[in-house]
Amino acid sequence: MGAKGLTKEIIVAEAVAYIESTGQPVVSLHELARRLGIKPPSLYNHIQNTKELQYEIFQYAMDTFVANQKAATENKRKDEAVKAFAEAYHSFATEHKGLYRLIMSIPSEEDDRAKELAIPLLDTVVEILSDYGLTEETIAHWQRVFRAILHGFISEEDLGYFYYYKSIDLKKSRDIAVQCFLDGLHAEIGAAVR
Amino acid sequence: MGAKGLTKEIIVAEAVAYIESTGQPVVSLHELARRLGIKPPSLYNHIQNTKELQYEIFQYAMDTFVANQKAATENKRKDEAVKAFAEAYHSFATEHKGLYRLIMSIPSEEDDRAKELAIPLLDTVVEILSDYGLTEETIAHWQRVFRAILHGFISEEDLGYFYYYKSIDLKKSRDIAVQCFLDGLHAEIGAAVR
DNA sequence: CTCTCAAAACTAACAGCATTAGTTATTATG
DNA sequence: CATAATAACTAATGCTGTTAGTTTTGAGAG
Repeated sequence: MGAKGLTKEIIVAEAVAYIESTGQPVVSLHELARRLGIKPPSLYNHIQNTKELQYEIFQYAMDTFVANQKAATENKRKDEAVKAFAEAYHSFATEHKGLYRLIMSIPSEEDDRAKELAIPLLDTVVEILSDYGLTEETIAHWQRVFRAILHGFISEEDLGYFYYYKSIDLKKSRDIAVQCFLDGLHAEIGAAVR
Repeated sequence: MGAKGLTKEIIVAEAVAYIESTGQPVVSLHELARRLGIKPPSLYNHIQNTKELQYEIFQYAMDTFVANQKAATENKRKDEAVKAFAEAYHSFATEHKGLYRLIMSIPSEEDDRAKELAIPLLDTVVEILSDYGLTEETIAHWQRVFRAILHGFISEEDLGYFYYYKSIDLKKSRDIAVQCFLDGLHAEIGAAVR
């Protein structure tokens, strides 16, 4: 065969390592090749193009993200699970900034492949909300609300748009948001009973 | 002076027009020069670099965004103002996708200039929440919650992460989110009274 | 142990990007 | 009308991704 024992897996691992270290969701093929000790065109023996590499990294990021959430909510139900999920979500996003940004930068409109890869992320949330005994439609709505809050918070924080009133505790704001969601959910359950 | 009547304002206007038409938050100087009928380096007679141009467009986008919100909430108070704001926010983000993406893609961490430009955006929200008679700290928290919900919703929608349960009305989900926020806010007011 | 052949590296090249240096053309003003 | 400043230009550099064509390498067959 060829020269070194280079595989797609090694390339993806190196790309992930780079992304983790920079916090940016992108790697140039030149930078990647440099780190692997080869010339940029040689990468094309293992990958098709940048897009495919992105998908591979995206998949890795999504898998890690979901596994992290499942672990955090494993033996928990209802409010406890919701809170643990929110905490795990935020931790992952801040500790793996590059990976989270990647997950949230692939425009999956008109991109069915990325959409499929994102399904497990939704499933985890839906699973938690299923314990509340709501209709499927209600779950669909509140799952959206929950994820909007979680991502919105990370995103604004990341952009620096929560910079103002800097002295005011961010964690408390986040707890208020999650509690606000839970209260709304509880009210929904109450309404459904009647 | 030089040759044509080209100014920074014209360049920015052309860049904005391009961004509005593509929905992407970026323009290459080559594309911009092509549209203006000049060669790329000539742009440097009017702007310093890509970054400065980005700031100019950012400022325009922010001004338009804020003006739009002020107009939408002008004669409204409390819940009515909150709802109108949410609606205006969403409309702007979907109708001016490129501008909104730009606003939400400039990393203003360690970027004081962009931070300053974003202040009016926060002020509008704070102003609305001020009518509820809450403490400054409470307003700071709930203003974060509100903006997180608004941006989170747009962002997830834009990314296609609300694609699933496609048949289930997005607008209704959004209304639920806003109402959830309002209920939480009302509860906070009730708690403050005691 | 050598020959072969395919896999995987390489070099050379192109196109598109931002940007700089140095040059020419234009135009308002003295 | 001449001058000086302004703003266009060309040429070039160094990034980026990518393709074509060539050489190297190493595993298996004879």
